[in-house]
Amino acid sequence: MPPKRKATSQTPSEGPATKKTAFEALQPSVKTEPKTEPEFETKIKSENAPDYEDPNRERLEEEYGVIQRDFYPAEMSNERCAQYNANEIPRPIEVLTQAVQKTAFARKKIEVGDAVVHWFKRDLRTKDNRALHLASEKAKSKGVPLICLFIVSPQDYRAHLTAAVRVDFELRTLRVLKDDLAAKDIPLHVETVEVRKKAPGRIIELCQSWGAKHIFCNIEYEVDELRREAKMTNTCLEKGIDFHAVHDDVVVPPGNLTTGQGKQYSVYTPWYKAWVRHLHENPTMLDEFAAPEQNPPSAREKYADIFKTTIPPAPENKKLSDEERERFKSLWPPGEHEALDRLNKFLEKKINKYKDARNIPSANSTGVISVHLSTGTLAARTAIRSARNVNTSDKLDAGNEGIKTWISEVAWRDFYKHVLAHWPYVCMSKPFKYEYTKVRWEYNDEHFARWCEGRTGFPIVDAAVRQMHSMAYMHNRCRMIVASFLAKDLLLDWRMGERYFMEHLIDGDFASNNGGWGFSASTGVDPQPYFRIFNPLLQSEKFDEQGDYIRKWLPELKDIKGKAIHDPYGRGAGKQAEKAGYPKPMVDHKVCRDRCLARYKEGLGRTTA
DNA sequence: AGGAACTTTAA
DNA sequence: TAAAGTTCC
Repeated sequence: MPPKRKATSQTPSEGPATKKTAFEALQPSVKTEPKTEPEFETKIKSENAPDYEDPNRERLEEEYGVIQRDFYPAEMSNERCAQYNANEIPRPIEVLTQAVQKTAFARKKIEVGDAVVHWFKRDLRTKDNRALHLASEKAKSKGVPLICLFIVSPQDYRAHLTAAVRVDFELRTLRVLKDDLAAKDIPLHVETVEVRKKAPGRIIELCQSWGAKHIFCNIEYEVDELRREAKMTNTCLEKGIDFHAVHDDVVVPPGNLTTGQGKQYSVYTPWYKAWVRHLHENPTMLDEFAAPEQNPPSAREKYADIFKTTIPPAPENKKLSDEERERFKSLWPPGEHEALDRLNKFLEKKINKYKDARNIPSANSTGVISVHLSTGTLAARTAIRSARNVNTSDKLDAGNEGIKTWISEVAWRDFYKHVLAHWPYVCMSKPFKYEYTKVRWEYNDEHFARWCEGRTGFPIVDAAVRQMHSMAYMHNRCRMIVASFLAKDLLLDWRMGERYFMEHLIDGDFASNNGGWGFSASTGVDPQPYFRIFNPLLQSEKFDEQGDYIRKWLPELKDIKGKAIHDPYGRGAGKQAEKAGYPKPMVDHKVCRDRCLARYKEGLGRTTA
């Protein structure tokens, strides 16, 4: 699966591997007498690494798709990042909050119309859904029907790099949701709006056609979405409609947790302590929101045409092949019932061993509910509450070690959403540490292609990428390993990897994905200092000791015995690997490590992290 | 949510 | 001499 490139201009590639000569030329003084003579398939040198001032940099960022100029024309500058941090530019979340507050009085006076609308976005469930619950309550208060709505916007999928497999999962989930709602005589209207900016207008039109005066929805924390909801709050009010956007996606809403100085936390551990304390002080925040109630029977007739419609197939730009559709259908059953089943089975059978086993990718020891959290077939609140309820303590940071650990992992999701809300420029192709924009990243087609294809010659890296291609999923430990390899070993622009993950993972979520890549590239919050560079071989030996994971995803290496599995060419199984068509390591980790340290230092203009 | 180099300690 | 601990990157 080669990377997609936008532009036609090609950078000169290195051509076929020059092996020994290249290695020797670069390392004339290395004299450690390796037992097996190292051979590497590509040279490590800077081909295409423009500095911050280089006019080529912007061109490359566009060409490699880390900035989508067609959707986001204005460049986000370091100066503007600094202005956000100095509170000189209002954050989108603040703009929305203000719009909500300013309109609150006027909206409260709006009488219930002929129906109440809930707009589904990333909350594709009926249970424990705050906005849906509020919509149902509002409808009940006047005995009018609840109508649900979902907008498919192919252009939005393009702008947000949504994976086709993720779109497929959403559409399959909508079929489950439609049936569940229909059982309560609640219609679900699904409509395709090609141009994303036209979606709000169309939603308002639909509401007017139904005589509805209330639209409920749950807030999404990306910049486009926050700005859209802020605007909708005002536009709707002008038309006599109460647009009601509420916090639900996170367990604790962003902004609730601040340091002693009233600042946003940017380091996980103190943030987590505050998060736990906040939930202990406000235990009702974990309470479940009841599913919507039965509609009046008249709704069946009144909205007969909506009940008759079916969920559309995937839009042209997000179609899977037949083979993929079948594979993913059996791997990832859709809907909230599946989500709850998975959660409960995990809590019953696996969570006790989670602490020790969670980092072993072959152990099948994690919950694998990420796709449900990201599409909202499962609320993070439901996950945390359920784990608490099976714990020996009602405290989130006490009792069973496995449960404690798992809760703190789910909390990372909240953390990264808080980060996104407070530092919105991470959503505008800037790293949290925006001064890292000055690090010179490589843009090397051959290297990127080999990473994307899982042919780097580092078995643990390749196994992980192949898992992603096969399952549209990757174990978290492996995500860190492959991300570190792209950012630190290959020194490729980490945003290329971020994008590739979004385009291939079924659970792709902007905040978590961006946060994870920022972590691995050391450009994000809670930074590991940039000199923390994963050694792929050590990671492999530590977390896939017997090589089970590697053998599973790299079947060509399945007959390689013992420790050679981690490094066939370096451990005497080179002939076997070569025969099986498995490539030599594309680079020398030690050389890469040194280059990485030098490049980060150069970019930051200093010698410490 | 590391690793390499170096130092100390136990066998 | 190897494992365990420490420090620095």
